[in-house]
Amino acid sequence: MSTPVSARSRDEGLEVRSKDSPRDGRASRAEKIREQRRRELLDVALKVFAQRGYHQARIADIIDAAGVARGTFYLYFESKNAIFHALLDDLLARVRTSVVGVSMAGNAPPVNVQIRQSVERVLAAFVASPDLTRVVLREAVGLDAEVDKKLFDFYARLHRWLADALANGARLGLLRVSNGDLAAWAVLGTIKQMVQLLVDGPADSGRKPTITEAAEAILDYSLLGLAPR
Amino acid sequence: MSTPVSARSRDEGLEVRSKDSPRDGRASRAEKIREQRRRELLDVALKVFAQRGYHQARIADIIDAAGVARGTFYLYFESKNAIFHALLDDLLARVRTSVVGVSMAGNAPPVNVQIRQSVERVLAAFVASPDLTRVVLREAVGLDAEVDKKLFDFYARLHRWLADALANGARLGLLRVSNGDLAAWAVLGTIKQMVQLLVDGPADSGRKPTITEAAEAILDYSLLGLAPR
Amino acid sequence: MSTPVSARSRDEGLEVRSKDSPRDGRASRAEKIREQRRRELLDVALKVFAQRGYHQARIADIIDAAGVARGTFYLYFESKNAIFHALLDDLLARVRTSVVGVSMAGNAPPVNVQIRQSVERVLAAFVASPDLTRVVLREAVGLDAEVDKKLFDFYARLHRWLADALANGARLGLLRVSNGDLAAWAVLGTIKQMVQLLVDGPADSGRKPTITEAAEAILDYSLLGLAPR
Amino acid sequence: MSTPVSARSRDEGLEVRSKDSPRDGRASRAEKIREQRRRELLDVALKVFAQRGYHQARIADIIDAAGVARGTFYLYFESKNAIFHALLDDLLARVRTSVVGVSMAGNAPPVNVQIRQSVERVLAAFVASPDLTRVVLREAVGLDAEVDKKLFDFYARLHRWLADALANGARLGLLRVSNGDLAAWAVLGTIKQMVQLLVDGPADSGRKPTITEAAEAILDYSLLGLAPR
DNA sequence: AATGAATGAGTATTCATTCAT
DNA sequence: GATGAATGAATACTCATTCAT
Repeated sequence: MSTPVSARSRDEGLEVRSKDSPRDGRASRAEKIREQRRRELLDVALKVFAQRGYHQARIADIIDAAGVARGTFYLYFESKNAIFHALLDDLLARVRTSVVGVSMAGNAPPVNVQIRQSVERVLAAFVASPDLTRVVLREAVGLDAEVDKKLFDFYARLHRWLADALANGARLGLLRVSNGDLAAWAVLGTIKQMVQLLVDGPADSGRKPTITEAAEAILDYSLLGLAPR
Repeated sequence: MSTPVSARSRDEGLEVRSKDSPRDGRASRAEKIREQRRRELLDVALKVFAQRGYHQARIADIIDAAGVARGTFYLYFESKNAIFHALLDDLLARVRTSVVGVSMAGNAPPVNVQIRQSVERVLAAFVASPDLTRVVLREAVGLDAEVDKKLFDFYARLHRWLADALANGARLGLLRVSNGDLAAWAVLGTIKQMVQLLVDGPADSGRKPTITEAAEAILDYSLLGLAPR
Repeated sequence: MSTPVSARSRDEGLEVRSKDSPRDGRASRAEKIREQRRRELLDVALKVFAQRGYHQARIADIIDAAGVARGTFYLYFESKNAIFHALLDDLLARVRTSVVGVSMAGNAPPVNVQIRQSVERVLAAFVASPDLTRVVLREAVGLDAEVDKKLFDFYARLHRWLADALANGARLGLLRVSNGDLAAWAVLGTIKQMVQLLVDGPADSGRKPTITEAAEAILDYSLLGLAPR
Repeated sequence: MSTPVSARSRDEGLEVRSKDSPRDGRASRAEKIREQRRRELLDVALKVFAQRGYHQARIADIIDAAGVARGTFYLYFESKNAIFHALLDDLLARVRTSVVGVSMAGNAPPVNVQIRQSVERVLAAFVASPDLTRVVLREAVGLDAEVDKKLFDFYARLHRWLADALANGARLGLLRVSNGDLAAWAVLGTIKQMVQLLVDGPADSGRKPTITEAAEAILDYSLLGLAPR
C-alpha cells in the first residue's frame, strides 16, 4: 500500500502516505517481503552477471534462477541496466563507508596503525563480495555514461582522500613531500591492483594473498619504496 | 601473407603459393592495396570503438566510415570480434616490443638510467595511441574468454618481467629484498594507473602529466617510497 | 441489480436475491455506492480514452485517475474492453432514445416541425457528451467484432428509421419518391458528418455550428437540395 | 548501389550517385526488383490488415505471407506503422488525383456532366481498392497523430474543393446560395457514406449499389433534395 | 575482389488479468 | 468488498553474418 511500489516510481521523490494506510503490521511485513525479494533478485543477478557477463546475461537467466515471473523482475527494477546500477551502488557505497580519515584524538591508535587499518578496511570492503567486485571491475567500465560517471566520481573521491592523507602526512613530517597528486594516483593504482589480486588471484598460478598481506605490501611498497634504506 | 585471401584463412598457418600467381608486380601491388584497406578498416574501427564503445559500435558504422561495402569488411576480418582482436594484438605487440631487459654490457648506460628508459618506453608505447589504449582498457575486459586470456597473459608477462627485474636488483644489492611477487604487482598497478592518467587525464580537473613526469613518479614512488629517508 | 456483484455476473441473467440480504438500508446504500463507483470509473475511463485513445490507454491510467486499486477495477468491469462497451452502450442507448417517430395525433405539432425537432434531438443526444461521441467515433470502428456489430446494428436502425420516414413522407405526398434506401443512407451520411462537425469542429478553422444550425443545414440540404427551386 | 536503400534512408533527401555506378542495366534491374518487393509487401500487408486489423496484425503475419525474412521487411519499411502509412498515402494520393475541377473550355462537356463524372471518378478511386478503402476507413482514425493529420488534411481538401464548386455554381446561378461551408460538409458526408456503402455493402441485407447508382444518388439528393419540386 | 540485398536468431519490456490476503 | 503484488503471454525491431551476382 505505501511502500511496495513499481520500480518506475523510484525517482518520483516524495512518497505520499495514503490516508487510510497507517504503517501497521501488514504494511511493514509487506515492506520486509519486498526487501527480501529485491535482495534475492540482486543476489541472483550478481551470480548471472558473474557467470555470463553483463551483455551475455539475459533477463530470462535472472528470473529463471530467482524463480519469479518476468513481470515481477520489472516490479523491482526498471531494467536490466537498473539492476546493474543497484549492484554497483551497493559496492561503491560499502567501500565509501569503509573509507575514514585518520583521528588525531589522544585516545586514538597511533597514526601508522590507523593507516594500516584504513587500508585493510578498504580492501576488506571489496573482498567481502569478491563476485560483486569482479563483476563491477570487469563489466562496469564503458558500460554506459552513467556508470562511467559513478566510477569516475568514486575514484576521484578515493584519490582525493589519498591526496589529503598524503598532504597531512607531509605537514606532520611523517611523509616526504612529493608531487602529491601523482603520488596519490600511484597509491590508488597499487590498491586497485591489490584488490584485483585479492578477488581474482595472481596471473601466474601463485598464491592469492590475504588481506593483511596485501595491506602490508601496499604500505611497505608505498612508504618505504623498493630501494634499500 | 602474399596473395589477398579471405579473412577466413588467417589461421590456416602456411600460405601456399597458388601455382599461377608468381610474385610479380601485379600480385605485389594487390597485396599492398589489401594491406592498405586492412589498415584503413582498423583505423576506422578504432575511431568507431573509441566513440561508441565496442557493444554500441555497429558494423554499419565502420563500413560507412570506411566507404566500403558490407561484404568487403568480411573479406578482411572474420567478424566484429576479430577486428577488435586485431586492434588489441596491435597494442599488446607494440608494448611487448617496448619491454626490454637491462643490459649489463660494459658500454651500456647505468642501470638506473636503463630502468628509467625502460619505463618511459612502455608508457610511450601506450601513449603513442591514446585512442587504442583507451579502447583496449575500457572495452577489452570481460569481452570474451579469448580477450581475457590475451590480457591475462599480457599482464602475466609484464609481471614476470617486473618480478625478474626486482629479483635481479635485489641480487645486485640495488633493491631491498621484499615479497618480490607482490611488489611486482604493486609496480604494475602503479604503471597501469599512470597509463590511464596519461591517456584519460586525471579524474579531478588537474593537469595531465607528461610521460617523463609519469615515469619519474613511478620510479620515485616505487624506489624511494613516501616515507622520509 | 441489487446486491453488489462481481463484474463477471453481468451476463448471468436472473439475479437471485441472497437469503440474508433483505433490501434493507444497508444493502441499498451499498448498491448506491457501487453505482457511484461504476460511474466514476466510466467517467474516468472516458477521459483517459479521449486523451490517449483506446489502444494507448492503460488500465493503470484509469485506476490512477480514479484512485482505486487494480483489483477494484475488475470488480466493476470484466475487462478493458468491457468498460469501452459500457461507454459505447451508454451513447448508443441515449441516441436511440432520442429517436422518435412522427406523431399524427391531432394535437401534435406540424410534421415539418416534428421532423426538425427529431433531428435536433438526435444531434443533441450526441453533442450532450462530445467526449464520448468523439471516442466512440474515433475508437470504436474496427475495435472488435462485437463493437462492429453494435455499430452496424445501430446504424442499420437509424437507417431503417430514416427510410421509413422517407417512405411515409412519400406516401403523404410530402416528399419526392426516390430510391428510398439510398436516400436514407445519404441523409444518414449528412447527419453523421454534422455530428462530427459539432463535436470536432470543422477541418478548416471555421466556426463550429450550433445544433440548430446543423439541423437547419441537414433539413435544408436534404429537403430542398442545392439546385435553385 | 543507388536506389536500393534501407528503409531508414527514405528521408535522407539527396541521393548522391557513387562515382563508379552509372545507371547501367544492373542498377536499373535491381531497382525494378526492389519496387516489386515493395509492392508485394504492400499487397500482403493490406490483406493482413484487412483480415486482422492493424493492431492484431503482426509483422510475422506479413512476412510469412510474403515469404521473406524478418529483416527484409525492415529493408523496405521502417516499421509496421510505416507500411500502414504507405498504404494510406497510396489511397489518398489516388483519390486526390481523381479530384479535378470543372472546365469552362468551349469544347468541354456540359457542367452537369462534368460534375457527375467528377463524383464518379472519386467514388471509383475508392472502390478500385475496396480492401484498402475499408482498411483505411476502419483502422486509420485515431491510429496516431500523423495519420490523423493526413486524414484531416485530406478531408479538408475535399471540403475545400466542394465548397469552391458550390460557390462557383452559385455565382453562375446554377445553385442556390446557401451556407456554402455547411453545405459542402453535407455533400462530403453523403459521399463518405456512399463510399462506405460501395465497399462494405448496406447494413441491412440490401443490394450494394453500383458506382453509377451511388453517384446518381449523391447528385439527385444533393441537387434536387427530397422535397417535391 | 567487391558488392549489398537478404537473412533470422535473439530479447527487453509492457500491461491486462488474477488471486491471496 | 478492496487491495496490489504477481503473473506471463505477446512482439517489434536490430544487426552480425552470408552469399549470389
